[in-house]
Amino acid sequence: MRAEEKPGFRRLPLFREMMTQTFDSLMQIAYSQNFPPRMDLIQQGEYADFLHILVEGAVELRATWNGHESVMGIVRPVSTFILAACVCDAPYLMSARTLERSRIVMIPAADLRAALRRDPDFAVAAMRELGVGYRTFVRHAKNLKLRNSRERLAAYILQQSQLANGVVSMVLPMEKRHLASYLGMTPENLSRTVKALRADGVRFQGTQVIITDPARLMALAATDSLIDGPDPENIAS
Amino acid sequence: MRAEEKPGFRRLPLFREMMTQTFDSLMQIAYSQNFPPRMDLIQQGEYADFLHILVEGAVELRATWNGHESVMGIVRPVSTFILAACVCDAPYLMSARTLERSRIVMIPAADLRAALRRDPDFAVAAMRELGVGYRTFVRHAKNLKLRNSRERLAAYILQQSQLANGVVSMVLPMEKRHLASYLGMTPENLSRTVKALRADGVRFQGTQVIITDPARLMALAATDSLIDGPDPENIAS
DNA sequence: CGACCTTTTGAAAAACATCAACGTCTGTGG
DNA sequence: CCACAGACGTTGATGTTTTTCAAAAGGTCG
Repeated sequence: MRAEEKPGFRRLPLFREMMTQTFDSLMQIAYSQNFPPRMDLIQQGEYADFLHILVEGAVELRATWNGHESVMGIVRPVSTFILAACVCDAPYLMSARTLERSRIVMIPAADLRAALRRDPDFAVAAMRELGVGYRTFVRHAKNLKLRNSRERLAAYILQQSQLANGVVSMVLPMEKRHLASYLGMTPENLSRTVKALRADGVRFQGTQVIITDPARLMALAATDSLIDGPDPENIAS
Repeated sequence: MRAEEKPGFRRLPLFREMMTQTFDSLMQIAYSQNFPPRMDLIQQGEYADFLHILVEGAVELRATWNGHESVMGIVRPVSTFILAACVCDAPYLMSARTLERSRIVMIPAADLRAALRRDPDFAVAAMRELGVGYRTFVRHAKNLKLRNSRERLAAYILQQSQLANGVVSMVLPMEKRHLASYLGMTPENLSRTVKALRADGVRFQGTQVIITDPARLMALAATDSLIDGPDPENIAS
């Protein structure tokens, strides 16, 4: 653990309200590590040894079944992931790998559980984190079941725009095929949908996205806070 | 609260390890209520006033968007639901309504949060419950993204069969159109898929399902513990 | 430059949704 | 007790969406 990182950690929602003693002891045990891009961190089916906290970079949560594969979520700093597997002491349902060079702090699951039992404020904060993760996946499922792929793409673009304070131009934060998988479609389908969306107020230039008609796009996406957020802070547990 | 229900509650995973004092005070505040079938309990978008515990009956979690609607989950006794909205103090992402006549215990969200902060063992148990709910939705999303509708139906039938200790004959626990929505398809599509599955080892007779060739059905569904469970206990938070 | 990967495009097939019509069942009220 | 409205379920015809397969175009990096 780098000493200079500690104050930043202390400010995270997960650690903000815990006892100083608990925090310090966890920081003593925790260690942080750098990973190169495309590094597998976790395989689905394994058991949780460490709570992961993404400090820098980006991590992709993926799931596979029967030869198929899908991107289930993207984790961005600063967020924990696989909290649920840690507290349930159950196998991971998803794999995790870095997208970019990433800095990750790891806390042994056993120590985490002990700290939770010792420090109610920490437990409450962890629950809130877990609750946000739960809600993220409810949203993901709603998105998949209630919207078609064009609507999902439109909503995604608007969501990204709003995360960046409403800019009308941005760069896709990941490869298109990963985005396609995240949105539940094939790369080919995404490519065609992108073209079709020109009529609805978006233009793509390579990896660059430009919203040419926000109102029209919003009408299509029918953005809804109960699907598209916001839930503050974390992404996946 | 009926006095004779208390011991049963005490045995629930959520309440099993909490302090007697916390338990008693919550039971003092909690009240239980009977609801008729098809009764709306919760509307998506509202704020959480009470943690709900389903003691008897069945509850359906639904989501709507832009005129579309989908069954997101089924809660069966004994389970809590909307725990996440309670701990996050955030609006419900789903609506809830009874399917059958149901008995539900309600605990004011504020008292719940106070109890969590006071009793670490309770907080840990609640976290585990929430973790199970999180994992349930990860599974739901994996199911939707990785399997097609025929595979989902096959997996559902096998899952139900296994929940009933591996029987080869059972009665569908809900209307077909609700099942269709839960599995992410239209009623018409379910109807046709049911017929198509005859070649894969299942026969339907009205609401009765008979597995005629378990091996064949399992080959189709490719049942996977990381999608189809088991995760013990609860269903939805 | 050339190997490798992503993205795009085209054509065909499969999966799925929609619309409309017709049984079937259930409970209600005449 | 029967008739009938209303809901559910099925079936058929049709249309849309999406996937699959194949090939070409574009980018990246050694």
